[in-house]
Amino acid sequence: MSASSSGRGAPPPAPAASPGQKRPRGDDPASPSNHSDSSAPAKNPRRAFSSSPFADFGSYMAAKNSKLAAQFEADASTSAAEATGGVFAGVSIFVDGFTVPSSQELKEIMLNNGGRFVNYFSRNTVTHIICTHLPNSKMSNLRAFSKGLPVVKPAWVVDSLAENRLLSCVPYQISQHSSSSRKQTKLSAFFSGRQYQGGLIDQNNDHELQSSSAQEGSQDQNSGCEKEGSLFKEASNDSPSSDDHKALMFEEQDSEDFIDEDGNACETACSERRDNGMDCKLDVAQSPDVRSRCSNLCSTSSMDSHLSLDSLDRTSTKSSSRTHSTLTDPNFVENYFKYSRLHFIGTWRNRYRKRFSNLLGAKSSKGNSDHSGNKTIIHIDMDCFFVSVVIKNKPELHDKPVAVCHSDNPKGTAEISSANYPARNYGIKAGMFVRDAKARCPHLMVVPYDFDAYGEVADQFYGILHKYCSKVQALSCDEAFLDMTECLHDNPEEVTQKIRNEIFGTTKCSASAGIAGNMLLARLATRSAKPNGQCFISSEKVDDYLNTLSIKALPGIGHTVSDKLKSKEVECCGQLRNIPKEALHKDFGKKIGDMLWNYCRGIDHSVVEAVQETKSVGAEVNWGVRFNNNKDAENFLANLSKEVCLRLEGCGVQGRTITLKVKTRRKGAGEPIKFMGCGDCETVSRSMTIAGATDNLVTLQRIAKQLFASFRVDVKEVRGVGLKISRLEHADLARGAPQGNMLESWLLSPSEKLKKHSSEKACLLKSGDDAGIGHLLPVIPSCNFRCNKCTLSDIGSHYPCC
DNA sequence: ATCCTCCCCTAC
DNA sequence: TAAGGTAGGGGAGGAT
Ligand SMILES: Nc1ccn([C@H]2C[C@H](O)[C@@H](COP(=O)(O)OP(=O)(O)OP(=O)(O)O)O2)c(=O)n1
Ligand SMILES: [Mg+2]
Ligand SMILES: [Mg+2]
Repeated sequence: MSASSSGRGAPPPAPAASPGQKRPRGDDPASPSNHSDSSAPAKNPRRAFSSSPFADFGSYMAAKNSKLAAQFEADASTSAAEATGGVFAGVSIFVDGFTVPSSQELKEIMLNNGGRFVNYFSRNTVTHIICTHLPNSKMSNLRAFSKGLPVVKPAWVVDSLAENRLLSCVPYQISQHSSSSRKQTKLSAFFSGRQYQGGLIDQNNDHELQSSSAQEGSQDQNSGCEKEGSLFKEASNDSPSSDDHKALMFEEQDSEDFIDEDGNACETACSERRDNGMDCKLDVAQSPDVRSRCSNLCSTSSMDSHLSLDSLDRTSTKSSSRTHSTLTDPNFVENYFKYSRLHFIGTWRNRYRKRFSNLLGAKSSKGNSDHSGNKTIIHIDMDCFFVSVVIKNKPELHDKPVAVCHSDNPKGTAEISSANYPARNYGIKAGMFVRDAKARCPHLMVVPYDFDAYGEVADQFYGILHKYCSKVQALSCDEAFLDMTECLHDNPEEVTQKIRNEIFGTTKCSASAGIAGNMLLARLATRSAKPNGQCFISSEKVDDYLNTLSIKALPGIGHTVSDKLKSKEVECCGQLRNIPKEALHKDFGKKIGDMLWNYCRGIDHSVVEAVQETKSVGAEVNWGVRFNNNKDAENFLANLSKEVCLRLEGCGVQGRTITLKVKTRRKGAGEPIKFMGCGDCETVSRSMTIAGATDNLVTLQRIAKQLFASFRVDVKEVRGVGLKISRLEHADLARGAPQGNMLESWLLSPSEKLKKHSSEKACLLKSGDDAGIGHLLPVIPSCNFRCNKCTLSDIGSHYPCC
């Protein structure tokens, strides 16, 4: 209502019930009432927000009804010959990318000779993946999903047919070139194995997909689960490992194995959760920096090299796989980040700064001034970004429920990263466990991540935005604010339409936009506009628009504030307006109180800023963290320190305050519901401030170790560790010239590298207004200062920084 | 008053 | 199996 929306009919305001969200704290959902977080409240007296354990997830859970055993089955084409058994009896192929013979021809061969041909990859239905050449990016993805399945050249099919017998696919398998790349792995750490490499080839265009019909029906998810479960198991044992070299990738793996988790745990978890549906934490993001870094450290050449070709080893190794935890992987930290979506989105801004540094004038101090008058702000956000990018060349999937996730195990606890709009109709949301998503929609198509492609599309997206507006504030890889006040010549809605058209034309992914007089309203308008629409909220319509809008829809209001207000019978902005400012101050503090008071009236004085000062740099891991002894913990801390050190260097900054955060299993909490998750934890943090800014590895390691020791926690109970550096200063000012910037930036992508670029740092520090570097403290070599200034006095007899 | 540490909350 | 990160804003309460 109140707002005009055009584009593709956007469901007006209505916030839409939001089912799944994750609980930030309270963690493992387990039981709403009992155990779990009981301790929280009493413990910390100073906290404005009381954590009410499980707000109202139950209600949404109630909505969870669907279920049904749906047989995936769906998109496979089977031949009549199958029963009779032809050359390819028992073989089910998935063709990836451009091949010779073509995918269509391969399909015919399969169907005419007893085999199966599937249009969409699934570990459960595919026995062989056929492709001629894989871009690196694809490789990593395939690896994630091929789990043990052989990746074979099409010649295998042709030759088998010629000989009229099924040949061993071994000689036809594609594998990573060993020698050279294998060596690099050591460096590895940084290398993710992916790189920008030209566009994906992709595509099988067949539309067949007979598919999925199923929709509601009986339930019995058990049978469904069992079935898939068993198939999965069979295909999986080998997972990581076998495909590790089969499908390429380097990684050296170490031995050992371990822990194994049992399916039981999973079942249990299943039943446990039931009530709240959501789980623990919140979500978001990923990161490539690792990869970029490595690209800087290693020659890129090594990367592609190789993949190609034929097999080599394969026979050997195989032990690898094993669960990835700190206990089994000495390079856990480095490897972990390569696959983390939250790391990708969390570090994306640094990459953006690097790439667009030339367009980000240093602090546009001017321009912001006056015109408090009428402004025109556009907020623009890609629709279901991760999904859209992955399926941009698969139009057949656009109207089917699709989600991005590391796993499609219907019993798994992998998290959904993004779900497209058809999938959202089933209540599927980012952050939800894949098993819950599958329970709601058994025919949900799960596709793997393609971080390189996200980076490419994000770059195109921002490239376009910068063409239309000089004041662009990046919020994330798929979202930005534009202050069009001074760069507008046409009607704002027309310009917006043009921008969106260009984005779609260039990326084949749709974006939605909101246009309004301030950032708050523009952002709200975008929500109304989605998907693939735009919405303008004129000042006259603001009141009506907000009146019935749920307070939860306001940015900055999460479940905690929302619950607290709800307990006061305030659920929509109209009701919030009735609360006097003083009361809000009392309940939420000055700033937050003001924010609430302003936002529910559509007031927002914030300004679009192209650059924001970097205040801290850190890294943390709360998944797969398990230690048997102190040595494990110290090794992990050393690696984490290394990671942080590289990031500081990449940003060109050093810092004086080092903060270590540790999560430990909460007393009484059992194994986490999420596989290798941190579960219900207590978190403690402690910091130390030193006299001179540092980015020195040894110093960081030493301080991290001492801070850790000061907690005196039982290392066996540690479930997460984070290290963050703040009170930053420019590094090059701190010490002499940047030592050969070989590390120049762990965040520079290979393609950027080619463009050569200047050596701008990605992190921006204030430094006066312009050039005001005079105020920075002189830098003292990290090992020379006396620590009369260290904060932690009880930490040990001598200062770690000395 | 202002700064600092140790949280908590939020968004992507 | 699975990859629950990152960073900024802000509040409480203590130190200065
Ligand atoms: N809990 C989350 C939230 C987001 N993301 C990632 C995947 C998203 O595609 C991307 C952008 O986040 P958005 O909030 O913009 O969500 P989408 O773009 O997926 O959907 P929408 O159409 O609502 O913007 O960040 C994630 O991995 N996990
Ligand atoms: Mg989006
Ligand atoms: Mg977004």
